Amino acid sequence: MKTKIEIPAVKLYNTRTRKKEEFIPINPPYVGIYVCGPTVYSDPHLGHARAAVVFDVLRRYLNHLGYKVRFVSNITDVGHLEGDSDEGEDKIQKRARLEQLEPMEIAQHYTRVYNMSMAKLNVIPPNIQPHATCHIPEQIELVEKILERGFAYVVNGSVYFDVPKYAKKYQYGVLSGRRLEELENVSRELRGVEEKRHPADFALWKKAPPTHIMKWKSPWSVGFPGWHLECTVMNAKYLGIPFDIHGGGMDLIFPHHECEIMQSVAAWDTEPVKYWVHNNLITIDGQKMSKSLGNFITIEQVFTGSHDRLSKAYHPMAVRLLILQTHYRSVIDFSDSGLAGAERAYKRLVQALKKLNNLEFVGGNEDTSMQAQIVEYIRKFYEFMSDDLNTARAVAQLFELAGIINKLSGEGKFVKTISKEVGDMLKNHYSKALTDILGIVPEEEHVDSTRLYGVLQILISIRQEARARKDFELADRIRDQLKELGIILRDTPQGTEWEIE
RNA sequence: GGCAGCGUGGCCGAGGGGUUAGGCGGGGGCCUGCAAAGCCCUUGACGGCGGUUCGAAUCCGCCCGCUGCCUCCA
Repeated sequence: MKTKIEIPAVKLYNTRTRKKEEFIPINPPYVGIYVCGPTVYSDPHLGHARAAVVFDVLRRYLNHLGYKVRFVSNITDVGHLEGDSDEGEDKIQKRARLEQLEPMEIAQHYTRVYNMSMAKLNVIPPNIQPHATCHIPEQIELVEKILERGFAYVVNGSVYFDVPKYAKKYQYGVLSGRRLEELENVSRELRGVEEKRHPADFALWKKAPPTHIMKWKSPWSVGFPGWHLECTVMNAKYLGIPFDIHGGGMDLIFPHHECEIMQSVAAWDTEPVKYWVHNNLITIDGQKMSKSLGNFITIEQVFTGSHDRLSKAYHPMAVRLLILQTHYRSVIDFSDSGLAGAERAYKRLVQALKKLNNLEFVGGNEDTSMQAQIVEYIRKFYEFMSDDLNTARAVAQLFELAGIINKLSGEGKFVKTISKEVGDMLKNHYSKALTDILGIVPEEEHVDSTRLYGVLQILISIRQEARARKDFELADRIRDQLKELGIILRDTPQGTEWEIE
């Protein structure tokens, strides 16, 4: 029985080339990943959860394969315009005025909420989580550099990127496939459009109106940085140019990531990124979920069940599994029943893990075809993970393994049908695949104290005695009342199991 | 209007010229004092019309329906 798993080369779909490509790091074994983080002016929603989970799994997988990953994900705490505001008011500033708080207080609050939600989803924190407002000098420097190289112009204290000039020397729209002529017909109603020479030009620095609170000194005006600048600055600073993987939602391809490329090329004559990876969006009733449409569900609402569309509170791992049961480049149409299904499925996977940990593989009466299946499902797990991070297919292999584990546990603690070698392999890979790579972890089952744990053991043994003398009234009362407290008892041939809900 | 993409069984979702995706749910059986969990069996799908092919859910064309980007967004 061959128990060595060969892991195929990782392939990723590169938006830049519109093809799946073999992943070859620029400086192996080091890998730099930058993922566009949240704008911290409101509660994070399911869309944030998706991007975070997808790139968390990519990072975990590359780590698992032995790469040394530096994962950078920013906090945008300044500089994005409010879409429905005709004044072009800064999002965070607007929110601050409404709530009578300092802008930084808002940003700090929502940064904390975001990080807490990510922790519940078991997303590993970034190695570096840089804030836009902490990199104003670097952003000013970059604007100067682009001005020096002649790809920007100053108007009334604001600086704009000169797209037509850029397009003469370099190719425009390499990421989005957009053509410059097509953008000329697009009408803009945003303020400041009259300052731009071309509709496709975009701001590198904006002069702040007198009422604006968040503003900094610059050579051109007291103002604030343009909307695409921070990412260029921070990925160059922490990962170097070029770096390996830049991730984010598909809605960022144009204009945000296109502008990042132009800024980087204009400043250093170098495209910043080798592999552009984009996750698809989450829809609700077939419509995109977004802040501006107001149809979003926040992550916390899912965890507490406090939303009209939710019938109950869901376990964070149900959200994580729901996301991973879909390929990252497909749309997820969100539903309550989908979450409910994912939660059941999650329990199935972790129950199998618990059972597996209690089994001992002794061999002696090996079922060779089942052993071959185990090895094959494990092999396929890695094959699908390497094939453009196909977590949907990879998870399907784990369900197959869970079925086998359940079957094996019917043999009792000592399993003869599987050799020690294959059994250990199963233990090792099932657990790693589920918890380390996919990040799906069992519920923490700590009982508050060793005393309570002892009390629980006493109740279970009293109930066993009651069952033995067929006092089912007492046995059921103990089980029902514990259930009300969220402790579930399950009688199995191996004894009574308990689980905290 | 331009660009990109999607339409798969009751629901969610992979796949992508012939060979079981998987999950949730439904039905039947086993186990069990009951319950839960689990096991076995089972149901059933590729938007429509043409074409290519020995063979199409998969390729091509047209049609219908839906979505995203083109304005902040994950």
